[in-house]
Amino acid sequence: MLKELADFKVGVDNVIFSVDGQLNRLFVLLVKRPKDPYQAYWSLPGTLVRKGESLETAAYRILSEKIRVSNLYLEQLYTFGGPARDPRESSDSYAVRYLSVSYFALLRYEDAKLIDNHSGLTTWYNLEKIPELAFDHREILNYGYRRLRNKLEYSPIAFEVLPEVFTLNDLYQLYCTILGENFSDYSNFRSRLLKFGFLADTGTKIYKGIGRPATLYRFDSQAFAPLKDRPLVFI
Amino acid sequence: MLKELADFKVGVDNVIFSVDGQLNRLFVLLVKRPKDPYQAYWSLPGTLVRKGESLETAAYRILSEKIRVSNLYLEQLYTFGGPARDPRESSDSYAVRYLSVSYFALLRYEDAKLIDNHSGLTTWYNLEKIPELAFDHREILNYGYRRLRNKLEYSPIAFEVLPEVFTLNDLYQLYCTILGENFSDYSNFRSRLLKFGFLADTGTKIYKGIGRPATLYRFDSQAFAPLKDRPLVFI
DNA sequence: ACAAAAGTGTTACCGTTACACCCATGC
DNA sequence: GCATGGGTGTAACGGTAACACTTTTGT
Repeated sequence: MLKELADFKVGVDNVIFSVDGQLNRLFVLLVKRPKDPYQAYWSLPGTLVRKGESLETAAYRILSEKIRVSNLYLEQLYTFGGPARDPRESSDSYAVRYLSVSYFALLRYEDAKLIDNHSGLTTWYNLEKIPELAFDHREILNYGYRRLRNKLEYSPIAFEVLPEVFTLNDLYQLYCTILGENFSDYSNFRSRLLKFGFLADTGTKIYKGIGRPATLYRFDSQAFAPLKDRPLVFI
Repeated sequence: MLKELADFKVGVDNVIFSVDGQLNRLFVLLVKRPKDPYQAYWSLPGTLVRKGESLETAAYRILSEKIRVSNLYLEQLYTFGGPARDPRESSDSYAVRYLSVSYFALLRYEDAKLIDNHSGLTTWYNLEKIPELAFDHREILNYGYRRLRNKLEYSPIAFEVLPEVFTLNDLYQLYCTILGENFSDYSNFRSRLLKFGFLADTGTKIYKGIGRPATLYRFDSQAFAPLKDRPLVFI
């Protein structure tokens, strides 16, 4: 029996979530495949890794080809690498294998501008209404969605997604949209977050028409440092 | 500028932890590299993925080449794939790239038998006394150790590592060894675990010499099912 | 009887939950 | 004045932490 090593091309597939805090919608970015395999199917935006390019660089490259955005969070998700996950691998198992390293990203819908959305080949899909996807992308998406919710509860990723200054309501809306309404009472969420001490009052207030003006806060990474690695819960 | 795709060989590196509940020791399995690069350095046991082989299969293959053990937990950790992480990649960046998909495994020291430990090229190293490692393996190890502690707190992985029936003390020792003494009072740990309701009293008791005999429990996956995906905490 | 190991119980404390309530603004 | 959105306060509840205590065994 031969023990030959497999040869791989490595792809990076991104699960890019965008949160619309205003209208409480959670989207994922899908692209329509222009060619076989899975021609005309929707899929996660992906690319193959080039010579001299790191995995993360490749992930950022796809993202920046599709979206212009200032604040985002991105991390590696999982690596899917079974043989025959890509039909391009011929069944005699002597062809090149395609391995997919997936990443997940989070950004705000209102801050993101789609590049080339005239063609309609790149679209935000509501998470509730995902069509059938190419390859094992549905599985990757599910995995990413689970990770997103976990990360939000236990890590300060929200502050990498929000702009420099933000209101506690902006933050709350972000959480609501992802974790679902009533994940926590607003007033309790508020006091918990403020008690941590890493949200600095900027002194300025923002007036958005009717109603009391909201205080603008800034994430103070100095003050957050000691809490790093400890089990935070933003419930 | 050329946009040529990189060609990869894919390696799997395992961070294999073993817990010695009796003597409160936590080990990681290291192997001495027989050849360049990093000849004679200690490293995580790894292998390159063969044709027709899945990543997970490769991970189990290395493991079973080194250890005979009945119960273990294994999961994918992270994929390290920057260019030049392996010196075999020549600097002109036109050579084959080496990507490492890492896995972490947990098993019990007392249940594991090392295969071929005469040569001394495969050894359990105490986590406190890790030597300099080859490649980026120190980084992988640190990552694995963090994951191990998290998993133990939030997932029922302990029950995949313990034998079919076990005492609450076996379980407690496992937790103590990994999370550190005083991670929780024994009596509190005990009542929390029993309250969950997924530990079934087998009715039998085990007599280990002096002292009151211990009740043997079995993990009841039926009873655990409804708790799945919910945020458990075994603190 | 005593030491060792297993198992039970109790209490003070602290954080969460679910509200009700007060404040500042535009119309 | 009143609707609207922002912000504060509080009291009941439930779980945790720390520790003392009881039970069952071997010698």
